[in-house]
Amino acid sequence: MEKAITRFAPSPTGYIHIGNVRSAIYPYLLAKQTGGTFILRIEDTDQARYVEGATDLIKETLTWLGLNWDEGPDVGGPHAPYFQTERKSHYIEWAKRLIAAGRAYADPTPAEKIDEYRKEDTAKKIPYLYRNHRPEETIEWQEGIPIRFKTEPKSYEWHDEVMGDLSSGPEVLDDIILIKKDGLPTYNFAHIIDDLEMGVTHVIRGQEYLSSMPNYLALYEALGIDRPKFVSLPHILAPQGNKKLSKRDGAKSVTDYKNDGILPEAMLNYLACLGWNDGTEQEIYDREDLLKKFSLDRIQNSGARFDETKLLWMNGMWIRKIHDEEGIDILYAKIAEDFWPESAKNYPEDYRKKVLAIIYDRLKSLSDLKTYTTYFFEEPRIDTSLILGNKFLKKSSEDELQNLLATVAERLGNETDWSADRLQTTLNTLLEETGKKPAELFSLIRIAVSFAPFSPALHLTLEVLGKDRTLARLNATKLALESA
RNA sequence: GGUCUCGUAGUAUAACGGUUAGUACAACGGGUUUUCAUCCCGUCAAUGCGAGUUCGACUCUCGCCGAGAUCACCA
Repeated sequence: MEKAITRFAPSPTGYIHIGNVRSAIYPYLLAKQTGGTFILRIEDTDQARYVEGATDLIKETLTWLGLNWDEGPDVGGPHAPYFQTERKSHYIEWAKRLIAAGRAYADPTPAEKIDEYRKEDTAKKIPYLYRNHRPEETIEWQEGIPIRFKTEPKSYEWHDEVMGDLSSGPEVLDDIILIKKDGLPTYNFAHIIDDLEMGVTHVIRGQEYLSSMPNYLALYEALGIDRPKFVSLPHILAPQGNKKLSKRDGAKSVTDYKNDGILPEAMLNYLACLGWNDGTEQEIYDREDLLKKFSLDRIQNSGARFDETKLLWMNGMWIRKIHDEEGIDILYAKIAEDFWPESAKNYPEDYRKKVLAIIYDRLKSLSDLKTYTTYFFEEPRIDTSLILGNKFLKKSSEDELQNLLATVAERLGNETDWSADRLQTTLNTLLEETGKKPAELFSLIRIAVSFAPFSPALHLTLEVLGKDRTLARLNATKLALESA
């Protein structure tokens, strides 16, 4: 396959949200699977909207997802610089060439006058097109004056790798601004120049640019350069309504999900498959799989809704997959300290791994760890109502429960081999001796040692908790029942 | 309003013009010696509407309806 040179070109105006990170994932996949180049370019030409630190946020997001760029900030590359503000002279240069060729002009028309034109046309109910108000006299260009494209109204046809064959009429072509008053280029102009100079083969971006395509095509033509391939990605829709997901509607940043306990593997998997599939029934893809199977022609051409529930399901799948395939150490290493309960920091890694090993298969998010494992690290608050109100235990009297706890404590106290297997056997023996149903006896023990809404299989929980703590908690619970 | 795009269950999607319209998430029910989860089994649920082409249409054509995007010295 031909080597693809692709780019992700965000503007540093804030965080990257899940609605637009796919325009980083797909270019990455395409570049990597063809042995090409993935470029990160920062489009910082809008100084008014520039947000300090946004570039770091962008880099952090890509790095977290493992979308490493071959050219761009930090790593450099043959087409440096990768910040548009540092490429200013390139755009001016090309704009001047267009002026020389009679395909662009300096336009000193003040903003108020332009507003007037717009209002006039609107009043007349005709489409507002600046080319109908093009100044008759041409002036010499100098800093501080915008440069506009001098368009030639005509029809265009083009191919989009996702949308298929597209066309448009002359009515959408206009004299768009190339260079702004501040001397910096507009997106419309800058991206074309940069893509050209950087050798970009596939322009992959959101569908919202579709309506600007004819103007871009006119520009390619006027500049006398070949068109790259166009790949328009459908929108990701907000959970409610049919709107495109945007920050205004509260789209979360990709890194918010990181803090919520989503693994990057799951995020990449979910996002890549939102609006793309390989035609099989496969749901779980790792990076290698995606690189192997991704193809532009199977990108969906209608919008897809972002579904947090499915993401969470997929995250659970990934937590188990990593444990099962790579082992507890690898899984453990992926869990940041913040996800553990506060009190866990007093415990050695070894112990925490044991806890993780018996709890991992019920985590949907790493942030579940806090609520699921606290009782392994600190003494639970005894709440006898959890026992007395339990649906399996409420028919037993308090005396009976106390006796039961005493029996269990005595039996387990005699235990010399505190292993899960042995505990399982002992628990079974207790079942026979007391004549209780598992639901009753095990619920009682489970609650008495954890006071948690749920916990792993009892014998495993007890093993990790250890003999001393198990006995202490059983006795404490028994005493609490007595005084209740 | 102009222009462009899209339309399969609640959601994400599959189906050379030929199946009983498949799969996954969710929901609901059941099973695996407690709970939660995993795992397994099952239930519910879809081709926007109307014509046309065809022996046969989710698939091709047209019209309608619905939804979205865009019309900046923002990207």
